[in-house]
Amino acid sequence: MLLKVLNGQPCCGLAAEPLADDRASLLALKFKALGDPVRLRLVALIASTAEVCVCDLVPAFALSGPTISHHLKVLRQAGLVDCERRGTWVYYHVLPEALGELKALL
Amino acid sequence: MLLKVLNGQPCCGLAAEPLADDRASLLALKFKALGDPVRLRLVALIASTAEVCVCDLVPAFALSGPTISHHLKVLRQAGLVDCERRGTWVYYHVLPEALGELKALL
DNA sequence: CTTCTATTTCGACATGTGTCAAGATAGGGG
DNA sequence: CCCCTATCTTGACACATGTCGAAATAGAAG
Repeated sequence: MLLKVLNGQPCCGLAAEPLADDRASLLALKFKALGDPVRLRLVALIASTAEVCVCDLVPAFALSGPTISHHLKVLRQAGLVDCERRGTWVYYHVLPEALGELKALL
Repeated sequence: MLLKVLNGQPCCGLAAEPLADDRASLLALKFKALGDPVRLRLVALIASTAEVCVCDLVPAFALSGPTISHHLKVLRQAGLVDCERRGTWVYYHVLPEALGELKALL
């Protein structure tokens, strides 16, 4: 039984490490955050510019403000995005290191 | 408002495309499949060798056979892995194109 | 201070998800 | 044909999740 990574065909970063339980949970949290169409589109919108105001995100969906706020919170808690308040408005930006961590596994 | 991809700093593939609704749903399905610690470890195990027998996967977890079978089904339906029956045993392997599709977005 | 807007939190509800035990299915070997 | 093992399916249950409206909070500006 030969490791794929030794075959010259490492199919992905996941193939390399045995992936301990606690690390798997942390990573799964991030993948799960991306595992919703609304949140995926949110990340795409946020990533497409340096930062995006929530007031620009809400009208991009046929969903209530609280629902968008909830999804943004999930993304924040997963460590994929962060936000900054400036006056009345809140601006979101992606955390590229977090996306890079996932990318390294695929 | 300048696109990040034009800044010389494309943070990820997601930043490039507007990501339509139906495509987002398909992609989210795959991310969601990875969004569980057990399934993430399953993929890691399956990816680490050319193929893995279910009978080798089950004892790697403190979970019942049906539960592992359920998770494998989720991964199959997401298009991340596929399986082949040979006699009594069923062997799983990853579908690298599917992982690559996700990788391209991050 | 009061009021207005932007954003989040709370409470409620329907639906989805992870898990197991029990039963069904598939194939190999007496 | 019958049994044995491997795997999957079914049914049930507790728990998590996505959604909304209503209410709370944060600032800005009268």
